[in-house]
Amino acid sequence: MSTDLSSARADTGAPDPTGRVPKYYRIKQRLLGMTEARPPGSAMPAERFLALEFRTSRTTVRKALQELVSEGRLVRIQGKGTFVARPKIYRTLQLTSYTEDMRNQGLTPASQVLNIDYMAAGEELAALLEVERGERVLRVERLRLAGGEPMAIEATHLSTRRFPGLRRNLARRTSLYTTLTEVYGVRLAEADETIETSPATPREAGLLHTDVGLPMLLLSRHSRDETGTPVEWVRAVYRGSRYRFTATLKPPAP
Amino acid sequence: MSTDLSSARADTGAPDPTGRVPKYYRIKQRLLGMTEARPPGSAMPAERFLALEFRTSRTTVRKALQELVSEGRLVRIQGKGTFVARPKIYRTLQLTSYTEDMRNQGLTPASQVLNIDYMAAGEELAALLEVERGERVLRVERLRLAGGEPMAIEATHLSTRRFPGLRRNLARRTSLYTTLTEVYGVRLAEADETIETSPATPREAGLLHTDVGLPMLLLSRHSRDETGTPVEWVRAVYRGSRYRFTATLKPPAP
DNA sequence: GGGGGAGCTTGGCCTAGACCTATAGCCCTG
DNA sequence: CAGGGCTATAGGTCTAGGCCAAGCTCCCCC
Repeated sequence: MSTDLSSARADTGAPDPTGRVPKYYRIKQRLLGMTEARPPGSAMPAERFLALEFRTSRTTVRKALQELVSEGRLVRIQGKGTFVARPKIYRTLQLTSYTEDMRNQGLTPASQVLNIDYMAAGEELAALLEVERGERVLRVERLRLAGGEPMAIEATHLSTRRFPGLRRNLARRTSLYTTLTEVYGVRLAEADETIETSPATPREAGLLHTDVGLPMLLLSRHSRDETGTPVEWVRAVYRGSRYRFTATLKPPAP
Repeated sequence: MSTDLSSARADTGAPDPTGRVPKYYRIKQRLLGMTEARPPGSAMPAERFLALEFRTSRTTVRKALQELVSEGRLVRIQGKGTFVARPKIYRTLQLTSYTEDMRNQGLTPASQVLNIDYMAAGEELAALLEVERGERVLRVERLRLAGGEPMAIEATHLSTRRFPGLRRNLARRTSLYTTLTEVYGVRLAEADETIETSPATPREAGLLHTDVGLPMLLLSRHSRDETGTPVEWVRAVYRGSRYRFTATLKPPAP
């Protein structure tokens, strides 16, 4: 896993323009060496022990550990200890359905509905879905899992006027997209996606079994059908330490 | 700026599954309110003052500020203070050049060459560029700026066999891509891009005027020409707090 | 009048330690 | 022998305060 490509970014701490390398960062490098020397799942020494070993405070050790956790190299479990993470599962994602995508990666996908409710469209959402401001919008919030592990929280917003009875129809079916196709005859043709990074909120951290403040990947998707009419607006939060997005691009049409 | 879309993720701290909301997080929410009430560029109160105001320790205030910095809502400058940040820049995920892309945003782009050197291709890089393992590869490392502000570090790798004399040719020209087209007759036709997040190393933090450990967006691009022959492999590190990537996607051809 | 430094303020880094909760194992008790 | 609680130990959160480095201001001295 640690090859010339990933190590292209390696930083020994030496050739830093400012000349300053925080102590916690040097400790991080030493801890990184320890993680690479141990098999996944094995326990790291306790924080208090490491603080003694490195002749530093526990706070500093924790800051170093924190960064390794955010990179997906370590997992911390309160009351048990800190463990070397399994090699990154992080996998590709394209404009296919989540289920399909995970299957292609050889992972067992699962979804769990967190909420299905109605909300009034605010100005932006109304514009995106081409409904009136204040109109009722169906909001489906789902937890996405891969191999039993929670991976993402996804909130899909759809016009209730365009898809009457969708909530009822969803109860009988598994997939949202097959429901849209089979019941309403709608097929997705294109989507604008935006990706950015943002720290986990307490709610997200709880649902995704991560720590508050760890970097997440935020994806929003605005999908349209063949006629260009908007179908859905999705906001999804993916665990940044376990995901990677890929896309194949063509040059803009001249 | 704070509309129904961004607040879709808002977290009052109440409906958290675990029931626990750290104190620093509640402080973060209050600080967030303060940032929204001020115009970009305006100063926030000093950390020591905020600690008194919120009846907490400076450490806790700093943790809250830290998260707002990583979200790109605040900017901290040592010796000066903490300021409300300008909103994020969009970077289109297309086969457009950086220069072009920034111009479309109304920003003044600039580039600064950090290094031009040769390296031996490792196994992965050799496979990507379709050269022999150990063959010489040109590596051009550039700092990308927008409006005078450093935005990204970009390392482009190209086969020296395929582009003989490229290093010399580059010295006389501004753009890498125009050089490829005009001198070697190569035009980019498609690219695979992947995006992930990872904390800034001290070197990156120094070059990008950011803090060590803040989440960056890591982009790698593998571009090919019309014949499908690989042209370049790029590894770029963008300031996560200032960037957002967008792409328009089509479903896979049936 | 201009240059340089003293001293203030700001954020950056680190320490030492208190108190909490989650976990696991052990021992005592019914 | 099963169940329940005690306790040691793990990470999670927070406090109080020290010292450093970078800007800024102002004042003194040349």
